[in-house]
Amino acid sequence: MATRYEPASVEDAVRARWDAAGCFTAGRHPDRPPFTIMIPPPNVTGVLHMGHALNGTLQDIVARHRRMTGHDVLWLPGTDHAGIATQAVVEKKLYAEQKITRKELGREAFLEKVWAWKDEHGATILQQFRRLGASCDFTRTAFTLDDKLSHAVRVAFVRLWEQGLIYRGARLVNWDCVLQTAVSDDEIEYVPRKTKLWHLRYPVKDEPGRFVVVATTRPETMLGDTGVAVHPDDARYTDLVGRTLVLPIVGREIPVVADASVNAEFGSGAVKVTPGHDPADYERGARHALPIVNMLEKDGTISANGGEFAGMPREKARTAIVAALEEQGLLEKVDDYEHNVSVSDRSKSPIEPLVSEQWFVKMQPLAQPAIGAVRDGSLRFQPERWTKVYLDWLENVRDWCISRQLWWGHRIPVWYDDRGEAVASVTDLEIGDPHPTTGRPLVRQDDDVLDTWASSWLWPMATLGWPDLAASDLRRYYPTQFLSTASEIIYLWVARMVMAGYAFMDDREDGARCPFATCYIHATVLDAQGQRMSKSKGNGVDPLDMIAEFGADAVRYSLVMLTKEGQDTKLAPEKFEMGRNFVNKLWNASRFVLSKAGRLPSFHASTVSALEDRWILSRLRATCEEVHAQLEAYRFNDAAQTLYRYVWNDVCDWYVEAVKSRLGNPDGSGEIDPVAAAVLGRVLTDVLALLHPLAPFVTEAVWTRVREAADFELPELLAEAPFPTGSDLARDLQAEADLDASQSVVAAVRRLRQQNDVPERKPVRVTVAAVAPALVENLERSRDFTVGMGRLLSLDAGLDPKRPEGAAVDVVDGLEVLLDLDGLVDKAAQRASLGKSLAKVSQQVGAVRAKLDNQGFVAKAPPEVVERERARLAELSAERERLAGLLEALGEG
RNA sequence: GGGCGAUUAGCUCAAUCGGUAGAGCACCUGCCUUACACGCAGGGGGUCGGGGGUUCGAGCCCCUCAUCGCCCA
Repeated sequence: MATRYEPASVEDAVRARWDAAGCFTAGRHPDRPPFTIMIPPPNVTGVLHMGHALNGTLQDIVARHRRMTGHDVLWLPGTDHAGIATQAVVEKKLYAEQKITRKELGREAFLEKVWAWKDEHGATILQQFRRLGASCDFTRTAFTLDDKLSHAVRVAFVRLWEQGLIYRGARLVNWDCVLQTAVSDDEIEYVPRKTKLWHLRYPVKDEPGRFVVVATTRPETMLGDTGVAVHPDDARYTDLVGRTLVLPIVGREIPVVADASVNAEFGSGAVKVTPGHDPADYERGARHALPIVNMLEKDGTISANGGEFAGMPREKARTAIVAALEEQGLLEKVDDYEHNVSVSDRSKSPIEPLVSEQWFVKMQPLAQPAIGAVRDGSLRFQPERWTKVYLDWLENVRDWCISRQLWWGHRIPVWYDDRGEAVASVTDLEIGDPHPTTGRPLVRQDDDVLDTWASSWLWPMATLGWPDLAASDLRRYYPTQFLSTASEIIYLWVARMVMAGYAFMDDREDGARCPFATCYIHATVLDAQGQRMSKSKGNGVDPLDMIAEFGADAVRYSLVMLTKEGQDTKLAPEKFEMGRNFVNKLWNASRFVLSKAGRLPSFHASTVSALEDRWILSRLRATCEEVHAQLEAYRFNDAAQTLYRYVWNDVCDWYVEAVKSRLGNPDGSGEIDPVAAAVLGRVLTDVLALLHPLAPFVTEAVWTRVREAADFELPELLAEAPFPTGSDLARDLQAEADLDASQSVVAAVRRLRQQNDVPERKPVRVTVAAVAPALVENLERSRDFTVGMGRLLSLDAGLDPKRPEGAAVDVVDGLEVLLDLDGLVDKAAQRASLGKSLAKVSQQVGAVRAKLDNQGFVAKAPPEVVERERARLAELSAERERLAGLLEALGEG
């Protein structure tokens, strides 16, 4: 075995063995209870980022832990087709390589190109999940455009259609003028831009020379203004409310209305109202019955409503309009201004709110059961506070615009007859066939496709076979147990999946409709400056680079160690050293056991007698219980901390060191204590299994070697081994207390050695005076351990032992530890150290005494707390007296 | 404007039921010791953001202020 763990040389081989064994395929153990996790399907064009890496790690920990605790685990992977993103990628590529646009190519030929791209590149991100170690059931990999899932989308659409929950109408939507489609709110970024704030003068009708000044960042939209709004309490405009203004250039007469949504502090306090091109104005317009004037074409040029500016691109129109206004003396002033401009995620062009014909789903009726799900406990968020975000969205839910003017996606299954009468159908209808209700010939299918969420909201059902309610996977694996995702996805996806569960799983009882029991919201991974990682900022830390540099286990362990539940986490590449160092520590501890213990005998609790053995096994029992409980409660960070401490501090720092003397001589000669070897074997196998969900590769690799060295049976693959319970081991509190006392002495001896320049390996005579008889007993029982770990020549422990002259001394934890130096004490160091201890102990004595002098405390605190404080006071007082005495004996020096 | 979160060692973060404030990194000292220098042993470092309150007792609960971040309109 190499002196350093080399992840690159083992990860591929380990993964190949898992694949060959097929151990992540669900359904191999029909007798076991199922446990299901649905991966949040990443965008098929995506590449793994740190958020995926964290989320994938957490899901994998749960999947592996549940598999090891005897569940039939299904972790179902897949991707979504990401309509706009994928189409944009292929369009761009097509143009770059062949200078062809999608429209020139035509719908069918273009879609063939997209499928070809998908077949070539679509598996990338799932491959990257595999590198992370994700134990997904890849035999069930799903894609939202698969036939099965496409069928589900149609069935769901037609179901909602028949229930009257789908309608078509003109609404204000986010419009991408470059890609020429409606986009959803989550496809928009807000980027701060330096721009201008133009102050425009709108003349008051019949009052020459009087103007209302409105401030705007988008002066060109004045072409679509149909009103001006002021705050009802704004005294400056009271007399103008209800009056009429004349819109410059256009000449339209528009009213001044009073609306409480206006911020009187902003600009002049009056705002232009453009209901056709601004969401807030759309609402204001609706409140005051203002007409909507559409001044933009879908390609971003000015429409016929823009008069002389018609046909101009929007940027050009802005300049021209400002110039025209200035010429007419209607430009009051121009300020520099910085604000957030909404920009399309994909095309990077400014979003234009635009009124257009779109398909919508009525959300209100669907939201009600989803609200009920958290109320009746069917759905639980972790951390719990996200419940509120979920409920707030559902309670104020707006209708969902499900149409997109794209080609890549589920084409809306609606056909029209020659009079425009629509019909929805699960199966394709033929052009020319009669409309099922009107009997008139069908002339076309709707051109639009559905929003990608309209398929991913069915993900937990459709991937398992819905709408076939009898599908075996659906019956066995639905509802799922655990969903882990990012907070910004709660309303985009989580809430919609819950709605879909209640809307479509109609043969289930209410409690079995909710698609998952726990929705875990993982931390947001930020960069070292606390900013969100994003491609546009270029501040991302690439998980694949990190895996290449530190290993997948190190990346996983570090992420979990750094990510406290519910808290965002700042990340820099060097943070992964923590995980790497820990994995390396485990590797080397394993290497030590395998090279020094020889064959690993089978472990029998009855043969154990040495204190360190009893202690490490007792700690193992406690660790098994803690880690299991922590993982079941999805407290990943706690589990990682518990194991880190057990492995590094207990096993490596103390147990392995203590047991070395029982494993023969450094040169390989001498007898190996079979009990020590058996205990090491037992501790190592359990540690590997406990760590396996967190660090699957290194543990699997070491497991193979342990299995070869073991004289007892182990499962061939750790991934299929049971999770350790330690149930055959006893907590041994006396062993733990004895060892605890011993560690205090050893630590004091080491400190005194350094203080007095005594070499680490030089045997020394030590005397310990304990303040209580129980401590003396602890020390007697742990004598061998203390002598070995402290490298003592002799140990004399008692309540009042004979103290050697001129010894170095330290007082700690109720123990006075004396190192016999034949008078060669560094008196200055001694005085400084004792003085410091005395100050600290005196302060503690004061604090505890004050507590006990407080009658309220003695009367009201629980008796055991009072008793503990009394005992502590006694011990601290004794320590203080000893320190004072020792300092006095040292003299002034 | 509304909601949520954060503020603890130089840095990044823990602290379960309100009961003795911890870890990793960094720093200082000494070490190639039966696996590990990605290591070992030891050490220094804290007004728990400010103020007020509840309580026998507050890093933790309540109020308030400040600063930073996120989400929603």
